Amino acid sequence: MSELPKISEAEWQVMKIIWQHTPINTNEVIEKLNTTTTWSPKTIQTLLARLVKKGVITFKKESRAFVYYPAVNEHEYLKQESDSFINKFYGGALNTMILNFLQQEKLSKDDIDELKKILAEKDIKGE
Amino acid sequence: MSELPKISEAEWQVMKIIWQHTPINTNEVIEKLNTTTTWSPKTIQTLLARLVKKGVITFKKESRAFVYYPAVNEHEYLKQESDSFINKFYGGALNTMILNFLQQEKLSKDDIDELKKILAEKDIKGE
DNA sequence: ATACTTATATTACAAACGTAAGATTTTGGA
DNA sequence: TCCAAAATCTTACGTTTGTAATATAAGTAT
Repeated sequence: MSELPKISEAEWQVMKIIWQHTPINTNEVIEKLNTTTTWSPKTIQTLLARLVKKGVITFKKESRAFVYYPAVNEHEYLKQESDSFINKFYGGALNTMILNFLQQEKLSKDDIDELKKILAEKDIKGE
Repeated sequence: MSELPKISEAEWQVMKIIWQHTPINTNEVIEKLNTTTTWSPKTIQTLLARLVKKGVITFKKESRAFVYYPAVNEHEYLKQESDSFINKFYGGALNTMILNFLQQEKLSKDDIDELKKILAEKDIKGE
């Protein structure tokens, strides 16, 4: 339950790939990221190295190449980040955030309908 | 409608004070932040200067002292930060986030009820 | 065995950030 | 008017981040 190391914006992109596709080697990570970023392979290798150093991924040598594994849990990370985000920007209240979204016209009719459905279902299960 | 400059973690703390208490002078900012941080007055002055440089606050000389005003809208900023947060962690979908929160039992019955009310009201106004 | 290819390791470098200290300019009071 | 206090302005310095380039080591094909 100790503190999870901070993962930067760019590093997070890499983490997502690793969580999704582990075990995955350097070239595969590079390949996946090529569809969503314009980063050079060198940059991606740097990011991988930094994630290893931060202790959030590990690797095994597969002959010459490295194969990576996450060392931290994605959901745990999401929870921590979400909590700290909502705290920082909305004083800890998710509802305040949603209100702001509604006021800023960030939600479509469909979004709202879906949200209602989600909440309604929760209600049933919540009983 | 152009891009709002990035406000760092520490700077955001200062912005919150300014939004809440504008017009407010340096010493008052320092005083308020003393209750929530351990930053030295010098640090806070640096942060204020950076915010001015970024163009997110302005100031007027009130005799010897500076009095600050926000130059950007808080709600707009919240929206930008929220967008980038949701993008980074939830693939851009607020509903995914809320689902996650529900699954993590992060929302109380009251929260949910309030949310429903918020959504229902929006519906009416949305017409 | 040796050169070529390809992976990893080392080094780089500027901008942003956290966190101030020191220098300088005002100004209110003696 | 001159000084001490207070405010702003200038400078600092280590870390993190984005974004790689260069150097080295290790398989691979000949």
